[in-house]
Amino acid sequence: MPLRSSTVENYLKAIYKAEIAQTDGNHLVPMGYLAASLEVVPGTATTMVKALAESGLVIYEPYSGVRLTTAGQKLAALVLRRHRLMELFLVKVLGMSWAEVHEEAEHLEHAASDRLIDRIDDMLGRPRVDPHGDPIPDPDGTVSTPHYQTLLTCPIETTLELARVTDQDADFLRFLESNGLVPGQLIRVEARDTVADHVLIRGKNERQVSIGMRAAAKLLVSSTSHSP
Amino acid sequence: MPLRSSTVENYLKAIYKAEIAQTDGNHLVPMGYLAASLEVVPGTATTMVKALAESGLVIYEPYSGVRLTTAGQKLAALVLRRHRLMELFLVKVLGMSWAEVHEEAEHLEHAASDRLIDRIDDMLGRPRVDPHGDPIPDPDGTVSTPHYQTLLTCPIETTLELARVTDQDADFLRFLESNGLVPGQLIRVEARDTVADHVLIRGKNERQVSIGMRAAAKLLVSSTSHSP
DNA sequence: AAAAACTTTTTGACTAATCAAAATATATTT
DNA sequence: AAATATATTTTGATTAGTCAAAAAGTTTTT
Repeated sequence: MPLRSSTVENYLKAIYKAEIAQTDGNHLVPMGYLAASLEVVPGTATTMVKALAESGLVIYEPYSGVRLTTAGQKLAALVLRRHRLMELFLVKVLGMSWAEVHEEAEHLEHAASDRLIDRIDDMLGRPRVDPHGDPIPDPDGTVSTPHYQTLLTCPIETTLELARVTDQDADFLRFLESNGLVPGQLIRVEARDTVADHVLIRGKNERQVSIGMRAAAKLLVSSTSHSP
Repeated sequence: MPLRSSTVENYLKAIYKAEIAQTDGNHLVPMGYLAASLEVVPGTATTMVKALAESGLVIYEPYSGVRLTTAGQKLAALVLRRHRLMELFLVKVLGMSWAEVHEEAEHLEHAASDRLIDRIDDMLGRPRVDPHGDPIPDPDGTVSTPHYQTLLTCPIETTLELARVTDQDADFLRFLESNGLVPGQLIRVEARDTVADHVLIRGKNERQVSIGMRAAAKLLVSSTSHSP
């Protein structure tokens, strides 16, 4: 019932992310998926989602799933805005590591006022992406999400810019960082072998890095011509 | 029962502050006082304090009041540390106003990790006081609270340094700021009249400010010789 | 199309934190 | 020392959020 609690914000955020992660056309998030991503039992998610539906933040279809209303989308985007601006701020201004800011922002996103967030936005020069390349929503909830290719789908032997990393796991991020695989870097896929579950990357520092396909799917690239 | 919730932190903080504000020797905080400062009904405070006593954070004497144990004191001091470093950070680094940071820090103090707080501490050069002149506890919970005089008890016609303001009300702080009455400034009490409830202050910018005794009691001063 | 497997919902119970109001203590008057 | 006033504690109820496990619905397999 309380329209702005950490819990409500986390549910909206989880539904928002799930909707985007949805590959298929049907954009209803199943309860089981939502419950798993919030680490609660399915029954809890059902109860909560019904309350969110009462408040007009989501549309709930029993036995099918849930999706955000326009109001819910806006709220979710604003939570992501707070989260991502906070992450970038922690990295840029406080010099914290790429890998550790997600956890910190996970808490701060619920405590920071809009006034503080706007000031941070100002100080950072109205950035469009956070340290992981995730887009930062506008104050009105608008987000522009360019559709990048992953290292699984991009052309081979072509120099591309690493644009975004869609996994916040600290150990994974530290691994990437230690291999120069951070957003903005130019990279090239030299080989890809589905059977061997293997992608070979050449960074612009000429270092070779070999990763699995699961990991490769989390690295998004854009053609370098976009930002000369 | 949860040893680190916002609620527990706020109770400990309130008891801590009440103990310090205590003028008389008996340092037991009455339930009514605690309940009022936390804006809950007395029964709620009683229930909560009994739970805190179970956890060993306070000593509860029925019908008399409550006081912190050593463990409770340390936790309370660490909350104040987070609060005050955050306030100073918001003012110094984000350029927020003296008047608005208290409310913001009231939320952030529960969300910021020790790692973040230490980094802020570092960045600010291990400051000893916050923007209101309140002392910042050490990471181990130690606080050195110099005992200042107030504008009610300080010598008249003597130039002194405004050291601390013990009221966080935004309007009050804005009033002080607009009259140059911020910590660090040199001021002089030119007249004090108990009957008229009136204190006349001369700031170093030669501006005269007249305030009531209630307000004067919130302004703490130190002799200028201490910081030449 | 029945059986089995899986997912979702419901039900009942629990914890943290709170309030309203009755009951009880303590303090202050008279 | 009673009577009155004030402060504190207790009791019963409420809200937010959660879990465990039973019940019901949906899908998949056979």
